[in-house]
Amino acid sequence: MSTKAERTTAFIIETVAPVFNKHGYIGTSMSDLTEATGLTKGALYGNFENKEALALSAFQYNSDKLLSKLDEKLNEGSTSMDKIFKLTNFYRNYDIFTMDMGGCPILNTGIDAQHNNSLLSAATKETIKTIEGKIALVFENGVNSNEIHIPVTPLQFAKQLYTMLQGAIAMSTITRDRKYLINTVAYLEQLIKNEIKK
Amino acid sequence: MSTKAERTTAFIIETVAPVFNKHGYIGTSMSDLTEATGLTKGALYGNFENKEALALSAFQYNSDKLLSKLDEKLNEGSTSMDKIFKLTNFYRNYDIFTMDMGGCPILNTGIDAQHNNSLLSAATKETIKTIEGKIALVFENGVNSNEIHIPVTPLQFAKQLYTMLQGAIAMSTITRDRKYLINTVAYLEQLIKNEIKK
DNA sequence: TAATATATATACCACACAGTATATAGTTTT
DNA sequence: AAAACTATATACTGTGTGGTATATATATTA
Repeated sequence: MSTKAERTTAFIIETVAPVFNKHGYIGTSMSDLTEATGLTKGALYGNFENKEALALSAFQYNSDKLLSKLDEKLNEGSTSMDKIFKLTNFYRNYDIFTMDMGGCPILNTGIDAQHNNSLLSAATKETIKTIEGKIALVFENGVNSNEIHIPVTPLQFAKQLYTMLQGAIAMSTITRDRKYLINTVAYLEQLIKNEIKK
Repeated sequence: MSTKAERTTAFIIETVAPVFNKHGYIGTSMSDLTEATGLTKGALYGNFENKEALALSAFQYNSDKLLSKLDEKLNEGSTSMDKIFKLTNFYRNYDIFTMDMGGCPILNTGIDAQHNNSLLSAATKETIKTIEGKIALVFENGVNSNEIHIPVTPLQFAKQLYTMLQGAIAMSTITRDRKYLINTVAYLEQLIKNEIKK
């Protein structure tokens, strides 16, 4: 069993993650966090060195949640084609999935941190690289097993796909209109069907 | 000739716009702005009611700069196809164009303001609508003059195109890698050629 | 140029900020 | 249950925040 302290630390991260994700690093104050957790500064500073460490843990928490969901989706399908469609279908409801995180952590943190916090900025880049790698692997396996054919390298194709998905996320986030997600995914699925055919 | 006061107001907006765009609404302090302009609080509050009014003017300034550049590009081409390619080609160097603004104002402000400032958030949505409208008009004219054929409504096609461009902007902004812009535009141009053919 | 109007600088306010030292409460271990 | 340890609460720094009242400097008009 986990110790009380470990559970408190975990509780803080969970509670604090959506607050940071919504309001950004500078936009989140320590008193926002004491209010959200119901704990005092003493408790927060007892479990984390400072605000930055808290923000980093919070981002990592959201990031891991997303990454493991992507793994889940990419393992659901049997063929490479299946896996990709499980993925695109997941992004159809990406806004709902990321709702209790306070939105897309990559987009929010990536943009928020760019000129405000270099550690968070680096962490975001790392997560993107990881996601692109995961998607690329599916394409690579599909190509190697002669299941699919793609016009560029697996990584390049993955980057292209993810860029377009991220565009839909950005647009639906900013305008608060989930049609961008739905329409873009529909468009992409059609595109993949046409491009990927052997 | 413009009065001294008008020129000062304009100077403040110009100077302050990239600061707000980089660091966000909350992330920008009034002392950041006195430092950037070389003026004092008295001067700033003499020309603007408060920080929010300043931020709004600053966003509007960047937004207008972008919108008029888009108009310019969409008027450069003669045919609809030309106009669209002038546009996509402009986005190839979008990062360079937006550099002295401190990045893409729509993305930065749209994400920054979502949970921090409703007026800025609304202004961003408005700018997006305007841009989508401008692009849609080109497609509409192309369809009406029998020059092109598109699989969905002009507005829908414009939204789809802009979403993908915005995805490239987001990715290149977050990763600081302009290849996302270059590759996405190349991909889109190919896509348009194939889709739009009569 | 003198009178008037306007724009900017200075000095200040109350409050919020991140962070800390220390006291107190709670949990483990013996 | 007592002793030792650990986690949390409280009270407090110094500094920075947006905003304002007022004095001073600068334009504009007569």
